[in-house]
Amino acid sequence: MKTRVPKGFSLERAEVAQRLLSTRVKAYDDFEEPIKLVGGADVAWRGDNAVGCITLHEFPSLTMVGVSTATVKSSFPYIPTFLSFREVKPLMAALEKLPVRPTVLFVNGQGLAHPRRLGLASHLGVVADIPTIGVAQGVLCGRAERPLEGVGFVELVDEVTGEVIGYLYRSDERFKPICISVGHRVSLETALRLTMSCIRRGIKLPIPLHSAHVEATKEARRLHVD
DNA sequence: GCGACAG
DNA sequence: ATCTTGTCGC
Repeated sequence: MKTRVPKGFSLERAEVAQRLLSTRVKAYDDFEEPIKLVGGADVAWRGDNAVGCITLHEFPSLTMVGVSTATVKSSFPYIPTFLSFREVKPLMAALEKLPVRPTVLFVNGQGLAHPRRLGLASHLGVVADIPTIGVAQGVLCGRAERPLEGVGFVELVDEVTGEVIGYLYRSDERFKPICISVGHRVSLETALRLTMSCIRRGIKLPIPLHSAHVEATKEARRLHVD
């Protein structure tokens, strides 16, 4: 059975909610230093079941020291710009199972680089009140300040307001650039710097996200098919 | 109307 | 996202 928009749910009102929640995003550094623990958050699917996963890694070694997964029934379909309504629940559930929280959490998706400034990373960061950085494998909105050639980064600019909403970053010629943006309680510069320090040779995503994806997928495959 | 569109 | 093995290339 396909997951549909809940009865009585209005996308127009959801947009209003996104703009409202977005006003609570803190785009400046507000976390304990020095950073000793970072985390990765991702969701894998198995039919209508969502597996939220959070991994914990020592920083700066990035050694994985913990994993938490939580499986919940899908309650919302995938609709571009409304991804958080589908994935915040499983991630919150996985977060609540952790004995300790990471100082900063990388989230698979956009942060402020979203039409109404509330991508999954920002939504999760605000409701869980945890510092987050959004790292997506593609752009949802905005355009590169200038073409990104080879390795490096360029600013992602909102075509309407002209504001810098993130960075496109490529660590290896073979990869398509990743999109980095502020999630919550982290400045854009810190988001870029921290993401770069968690990148390892041959792997496109920062290690915490790479690991969270592997662990979430592993757990999802253990579930029975619907 | 047409194309784009995180996961 | 997910269904899926090998294969081409740096």
